[in-house]
Amino acid sequence: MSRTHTTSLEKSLALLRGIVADGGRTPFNEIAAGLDLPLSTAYRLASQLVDAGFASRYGPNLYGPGLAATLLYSQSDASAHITRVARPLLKQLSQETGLTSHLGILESGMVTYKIRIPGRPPRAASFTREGMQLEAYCSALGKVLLAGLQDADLDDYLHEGAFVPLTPHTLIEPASLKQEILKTRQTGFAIDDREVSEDMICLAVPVAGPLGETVAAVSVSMLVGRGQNTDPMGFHPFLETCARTLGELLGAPRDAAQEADQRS
Amino acid sequence: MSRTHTTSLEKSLALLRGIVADGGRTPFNEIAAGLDLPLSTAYRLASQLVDAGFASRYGPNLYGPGLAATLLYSQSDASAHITRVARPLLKQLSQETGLTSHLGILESGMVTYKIRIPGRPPRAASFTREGMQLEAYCSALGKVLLAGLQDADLDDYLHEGAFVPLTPHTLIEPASLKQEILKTRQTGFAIDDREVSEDMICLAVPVAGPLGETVAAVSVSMLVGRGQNTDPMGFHPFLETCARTLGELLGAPRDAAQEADQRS
DNA sequence: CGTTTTCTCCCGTATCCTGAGAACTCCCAT
DNA sequence: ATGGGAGTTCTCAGGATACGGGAGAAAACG
Repeated sequence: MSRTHTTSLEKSLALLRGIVADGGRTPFNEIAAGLDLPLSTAYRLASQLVDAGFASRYGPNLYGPGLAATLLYSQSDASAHITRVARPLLKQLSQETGLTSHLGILESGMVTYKIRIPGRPPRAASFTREGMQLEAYCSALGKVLLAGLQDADLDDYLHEGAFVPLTPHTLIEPASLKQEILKTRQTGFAIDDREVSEDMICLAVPVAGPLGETVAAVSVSMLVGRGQNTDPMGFHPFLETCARTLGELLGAPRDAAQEADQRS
Repeated sequence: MSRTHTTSLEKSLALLRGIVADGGRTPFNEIAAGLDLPLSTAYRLASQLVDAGFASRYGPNLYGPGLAATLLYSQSDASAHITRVARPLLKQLSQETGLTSHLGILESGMVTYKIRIPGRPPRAASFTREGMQLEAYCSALGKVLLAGLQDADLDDYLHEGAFVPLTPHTLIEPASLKQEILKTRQTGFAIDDREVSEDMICLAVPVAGPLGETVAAVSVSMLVGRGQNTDPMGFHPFLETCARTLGELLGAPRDAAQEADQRS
C-alpha cells in the first residue's frame, strides 16, 4: 500500500492530481495527509506548482486548478486521444472475430460512434457510420455507457427521456431500462438483442479510464437471419481482452475489471 | 537568459508544457533542445510524466497530452477562475473611478459579460447584466477581444458576420472594423463612442493570460448627456493598472504589456 | 487580545537527481 | 546481408538539491 520509493516528480504530480481533482474543494491538509506528505514538503511542492501555473491558490488551506494548465489542456480532446489509441485494437478485434466492431462514447446523452471497423465479409447494409450519433437507451454500447454514469446523472437521463421503440424488442420503460442497466453494472457487459435493428445483435463492454471510470465502450455486432440463433457470448472473451488492453493503454488502474464503482 | 538554478520540478513542468502545448505536434527532441535539457534527462522525465498520466506517447520522437490530465482539467473552467480572481479588482476599479466596470470574455464570437460592477451613483438604466452576451463588433470590450484573436480567426469573424448598426455611430463596414481592430492592437485599448448605446462611452483594455495571450478584457463605461464631452482617456491609467494586476495574478509574463503578439 | 491554525523559513543530512556515455533496437539505404 | 543513423533505455558515480523536523511568523478565529 505505502509506496515508499516514490520520486519527487511522482509526489508532485500526485499532489497536483489531488489539488485539481475536484476543482479545489478538498482542503489542502487533507490532500497532503492522504499522500503521506509532510506539510512542509507539500507546501513547498504546491508553491512550485503555482509558480508554474499548474495550480492556483484559492484561499487559506485551499488550492485549485491553475489557469495556465487549464488553458493548456482545454485544447486537447479526450475522445480524439481514445480514438487514436483504440483503432488498431479494434482492427485486431474484427480480425479475430470476423464481426463488425464499434467504439462509442457518451456525449450529452447520445452515443457517438467514434470507430467502426467492418466485419468479414463486409455486410452491405450496416447503418452505422463513424461520427454518427444514436440514442443511448437502445444499443448495447449505450447501455454500457449509461451504466458508467453516476446514479444521479443516470436518473436524470431516465426521467427526461422520451424513449421511442425502434423495433418490437426495444426497451422503452424507464423502470425496465434501469433494471437492465443495473444488471449491466454487475455483469460488466450489455447485450442488444434486436433492439435497434431487427436483424442485429450486439455485445458491448466498458473501457476504463485513468480513474477506473467508464470513458468509452466497445462492441461487436452480428447480423442474425431468421432461425439461426447465434450466441454472442462466445465473443465475450475477445471483447473483454480488447477493452482491458485499451484501458491499460489509457492508464486505467490494474484492478479496474468490469466493476462499476458508484459513489454517492 | 540561462536560468541555471532551475529545480527538477520546474524542468519537468516546463517539459510538460512543451509537450502539451500544441497537442503533440512538436518533435520531442526540439522541445528538449529548447529547454536545454540533455536528451537522456528529458526522456527520463517524460517517461515519468507518462506514468503519471499527464503526458502520453504518441509515436517516435513524439509525445502529447495525457488522458488523465485532460480529463482532470476538462472539469475546470478557465472563465470561472478568471472571474473569481478579477472581481475584487474590478470592485476597486469602480471605487477609484466611480464608473461602471465590466469584465468580458469571448465565447464563440460573442462577448460574455462575466462581471459587472455598478458605478457611483448607480445609474438606473444600465442595460448590461452578468452573464449576458452581446455582439463583439460594437463594444469596446468586443473590439479588444477581437484584437486578441489570431489573424485567421479574426478574418473569419469579419467575413461571416452580419453587422447590424445599433446606433448611428456603430461601425458596420468589415474594412473599417478591421482598421479599428488593428489600431487597437497597437495602442492597447479600444473605445466605444456611442456605438452600442446613444448615451454611453466605454474604454476597454485586454487582460493577458499565462502565455501573454488575451484571455479577457476589462472596461469602464460612462454615460454622456448632450453636450458634455468627457474624455475617457483620463481613466486609462486606472484601467491599465487593474488589467495588469489581474494579468499578473493569472500568471501573465512580466513583459506582457499592451502588446499583441500575432503569429502566422 | 489570547489562542489556534495556517504557512514559511532554516539547515544539516542523506537522498535522488543528474547527464555522459555505452548499449540496444529499429529502420532505411546501400 | 551490412552498415549507418536516429531514437530510446540503462548504468553509474559524484554531487547538487530535495527532504522534512522544528521554530516561529503571520493570519484567522473567538
